[in-house]
Amino acid sequence: MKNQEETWKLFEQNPLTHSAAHYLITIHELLQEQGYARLTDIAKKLDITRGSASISIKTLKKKNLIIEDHNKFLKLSAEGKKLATSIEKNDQLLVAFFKEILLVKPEQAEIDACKIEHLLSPETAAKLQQFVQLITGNNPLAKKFLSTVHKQHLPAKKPASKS
Amino acid sequence: MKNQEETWKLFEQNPLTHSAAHYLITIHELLQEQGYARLTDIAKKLDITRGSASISIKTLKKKNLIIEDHNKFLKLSAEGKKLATSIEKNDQLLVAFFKEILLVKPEQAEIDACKIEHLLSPETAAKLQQFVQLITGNNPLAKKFLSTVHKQHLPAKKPASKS
DNA sequence: AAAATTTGTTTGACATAGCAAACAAAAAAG
DNA sequence: CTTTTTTGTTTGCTATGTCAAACAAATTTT
Repeated sequence: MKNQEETWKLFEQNPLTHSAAHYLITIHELLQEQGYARLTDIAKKLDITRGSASISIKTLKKKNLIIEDHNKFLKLSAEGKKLATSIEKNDQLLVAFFKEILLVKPEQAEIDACKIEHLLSPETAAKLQQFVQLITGNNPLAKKFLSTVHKQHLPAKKPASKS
Repeated sequence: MKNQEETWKLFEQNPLTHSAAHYLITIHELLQEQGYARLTDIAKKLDITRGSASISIKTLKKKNLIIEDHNKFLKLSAEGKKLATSIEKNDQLLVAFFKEILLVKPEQAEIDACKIEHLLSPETAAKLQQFVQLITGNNPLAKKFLSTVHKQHLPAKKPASKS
């Protein structure tokens, strides 16, 4: 009884909000894609106004997740990079699980993964990773089992009974 | 490219926020436990002030998810009930998956499930459900596979080599 | 060099979601 | 039938996260 009624508040204690997570990921991607990330690039990629970006980035700088250059170029702190990387990994992991194992439609798999990626605890992420690796690996038992899963997942059309 | 940069905004379009979801679930539980749900009962269960509850419940009434009695007793609308039920199911499903299949520690499994439960799409939830049912069911192949999973998941202690 | 554009900040607004504190009305206790 | 307690609302505050619009500074075009 205590459990459910206390657990729910931990949502707010998450290390990052969905919004903050995407600022970090976007900077990470921009740095890889073009070597630098300015406020305007981020705003464009996230499809928000520069004003919104300015304010959000200010707080992420205060929290030491983003660092600003002498020329207003933005980088991730060690902590920021760690968080961005782990969320990106979670996203890939979830997409793989949803698409390849559950056979969720690609579009939907990505939407769900995106909503959840920043909320997975390290423990759960690690264990899901092991699970996905095993079930999609070369283990013959895993292969057989996965094919059974996929057979039952695709039964939509029953072959027109005995009409 | 377009994909990631547009998907992230769908978080806000989710049918319910985490907070709203827990108001609905709490009312649902109170109705089952004691047959009625007053604002104070909800505030107590969620461990928030009556003032906060009053304001949040007002907006949930406007959204037609909560209905108020002539005596200020609260009920769920059809829509509210549907949402509460589906989130509760998602929670149980996720807890089962995390605990029984991934062997995540119970405490953590519940925290993760609680953060995610309102974000799973119906498609993904349905497919996860089928998957969990199959893998924890009586199918011998599933049993064998699950035991393989659990063997690799518990390798922490290697039996003190040949000391 | 002047004009135009781009970049980043600030301001005022709105929505969600919480708090504390003051208050009114209803219910329970004396 | 008063007094006390409980219940629910309102008010003023905080914080996040978005917008539009106005603006200053820097960069680019012409």
